[in-house]
Amino acid sequence: MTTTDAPVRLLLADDHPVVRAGLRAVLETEPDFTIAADVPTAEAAVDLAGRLEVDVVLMDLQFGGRMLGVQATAEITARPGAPRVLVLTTYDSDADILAAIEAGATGYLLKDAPPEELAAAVRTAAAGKSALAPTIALRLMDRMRTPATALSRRETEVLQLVADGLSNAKISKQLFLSQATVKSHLVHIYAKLGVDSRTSAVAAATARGLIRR
Amino acid sequence: MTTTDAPVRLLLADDHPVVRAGLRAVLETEPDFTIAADVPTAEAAVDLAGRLEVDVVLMDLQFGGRMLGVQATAEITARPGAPRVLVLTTYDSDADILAAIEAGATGYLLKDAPPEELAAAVRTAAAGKSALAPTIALRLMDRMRTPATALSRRETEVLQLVADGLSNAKISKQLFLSQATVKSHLVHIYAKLGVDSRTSAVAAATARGLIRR
DNA sequence: CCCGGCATCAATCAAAAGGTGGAGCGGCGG
DNA sequence: CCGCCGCTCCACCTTTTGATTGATGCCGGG
Repeated sequence: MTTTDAPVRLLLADDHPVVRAGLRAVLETEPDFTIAADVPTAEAAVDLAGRLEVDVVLMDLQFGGRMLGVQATAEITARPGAPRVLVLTTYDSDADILAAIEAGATGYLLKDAPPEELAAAVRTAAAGKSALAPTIALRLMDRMRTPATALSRRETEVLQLVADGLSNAKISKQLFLSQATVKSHLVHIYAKLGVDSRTSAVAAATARGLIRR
Repeated sequence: MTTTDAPVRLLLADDHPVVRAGLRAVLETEPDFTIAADVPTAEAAVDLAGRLEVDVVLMDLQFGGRMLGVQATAEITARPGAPRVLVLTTYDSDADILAAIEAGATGYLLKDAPPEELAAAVRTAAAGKSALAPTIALRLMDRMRTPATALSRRETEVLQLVADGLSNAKISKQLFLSQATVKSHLVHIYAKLGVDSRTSAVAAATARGLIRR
């Protein structure tokens, strides 16, 4: 589709004008990069990613407080001949990283990355290879190595509702479970996180980026 | 000290290279702005704010995950003939805003602000007037108007520890209180937030930006 | 094919948290 | 000066949560 030596065509998607300007400034200095467009919404990113011929989309995860980046990533990568999507966000939460990768992201970077790292990641992504920030890579390794810290899908789901302030009764109704099951999940969650109460579980999980907040 | 029509000299302090580049790009287009320097740490900001002759410091609150911006702001504004400090951050939490203002910040902006708003705020700050983002101003008004949502200092303190996952027993020890007092505070907190459990209190307070994280 | 992890549910007891009502003290402003 | 509010504490009772033990069905890998 695109030869490796041709300029890399970029689409920037971030709701912060300052960040878009910053990315432009940082990436425009690279002679082999061309910035096709920058957009402030996830919808515009999905739209332009299809209509413009771009190689890499730099995608933020949060748009105006909402987490629309993941859906946008999924929609973009679902199409045939889709560009690579490089997720660029402020937070390094396990949940976000996994979600982004599952949605088809080629890489995951943090916004505090130095310009060189950013440019390198874009080139890596353009070449179709996976680009993970060192911090992220470490976290994933950690997660693999100690599966104890990794909560199961269902457990994460329950814990998220706990973090939202729901009681066991409410959670059981919301998930169509018995309270016994909710309690059971919580026992396992506490064991994995090394805590003994719902509030400390939420605190620990938030600190480790296991749940959203 | 500085005549009002002279160029406004700026110092940018933010740990994200991309944001610094973005701010440069956005503010350099204003003919009456001069960017004296940009720094990636709070320490450097304090240092240069004293040695360079700048009019306004654009200060981030988070530096590498730490909240050093408030201290830096306090140190800068404490000196005689200090420049104005304009806090520019991602989050709009009540606690952060109040802390920044108490530390002597002249204004408080969100990073998702459009460039014009940013430039306007810088001019306002340079003129010595207070510059608050509309969202922030609204929040503060709200806080004033409905003191019900405003937690007292002590209540906020207790709730923060709850959010950190501590039990009532731990909280009472940490704050040198009886458990009765902690419970009493919690009852008031629940009433003010319209909730009935610690987890939902944390959720509500986090959503309203009453507590950190 | 069988084991282990995941998800589901039950029963019971102990502990923590929440609800209610009351009370004393110190500061600040009308 | 007095009342209000924030902060502190007590006692009693109810509800929720946590701890323990145990059981069932499903699914996927060795």
